[in-house]
Amino acid sequence: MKEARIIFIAGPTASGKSSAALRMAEALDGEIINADAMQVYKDLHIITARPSEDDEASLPHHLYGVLDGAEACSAGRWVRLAVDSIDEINTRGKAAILVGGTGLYFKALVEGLSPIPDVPAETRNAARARHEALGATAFRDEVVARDPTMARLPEGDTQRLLRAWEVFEATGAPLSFFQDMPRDPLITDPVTKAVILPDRQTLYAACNARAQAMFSAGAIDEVRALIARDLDPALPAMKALGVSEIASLLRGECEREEALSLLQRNTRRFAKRQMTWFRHQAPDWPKYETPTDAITGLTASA
RNA sequence: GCCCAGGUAGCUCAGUUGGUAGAGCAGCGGACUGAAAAUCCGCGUGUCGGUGGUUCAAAUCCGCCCCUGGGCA
Repeated sequence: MKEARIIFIAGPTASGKSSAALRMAEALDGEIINADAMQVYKDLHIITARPSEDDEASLPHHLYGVLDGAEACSAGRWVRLAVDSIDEINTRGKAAILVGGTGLYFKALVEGLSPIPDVPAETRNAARARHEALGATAFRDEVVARDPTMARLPEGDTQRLLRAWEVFEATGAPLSFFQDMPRDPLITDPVTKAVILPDRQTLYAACNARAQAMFSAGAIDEVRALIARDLDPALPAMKALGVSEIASLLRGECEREEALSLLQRNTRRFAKRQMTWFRHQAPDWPKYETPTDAITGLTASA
């Protein structure tokens, strides 16, 4: 009999998925892989609620804090790292337990990504400059002229419009051309999945408590150090929840209590977006209300 | 007990001379193909404290009752 070798545990922030992953890993003699877009940066530890040093030392943890904040991760980059980690772990005969809240990363792993060539950083910067120069409306017009499919994007959706522009610029072909091509899944082995979707009130209370705990645990110092690096504000690491809230506190624009309640609110909103994502974009994943239920379900099907 | 001031959305409040109500915050729903903790799109969610009355029509005017502040006793 073949044991389950790949397990996915997803869920919104503060749903208890990290501890569930740890327990699964202990039970199955497995190793943990991070599937969270922000926990990959070594500059962000407290603020992303990464597992404690003790937890990370108790058994192998992969892709936590592996990139410098000055680097930009992406779904494509993460997927490559994740596939390598899974192979390595499975080769050792261990179970790979992927845990995180970034739905897109899981999806990219399972369904694959369209075969789009890498876009050079200069082109990405050019896209931003072009957007700045033309203004939102004209920029969108330009994108739509090159790729009519992108007419579905509102002019406010800067991020996707930039992506469409830069891909055309770099390859000469519309983004939709690539997106219409078949995608190859990056993992073909069976996967046992679980999404933790807690009761809304419970989750929000956990979000509030977590933000509070971050403040007590030194989040302010962590953000101070990050800001001292004077990185490009457009970098992903600079967009982590807590960075802008604490930055404005450090600039003296608000009180500690205000910064905290802003972070709490933004964390709640984020959790809500994640719930929506998993509900609709991952309809076939088994859903559980608590980490304990998830463990029970995973154990039963694994 | 008496006198004021209030009871309108989850919260803080607006609501002109009567025409069954609207802002901010919070919240809710949705989208999602290499920045996804990103980037967007959409939505007022209401016994106007209760009950009688005046009126074609009451959150608005009148009576009584209840509740919450503050003051006087």
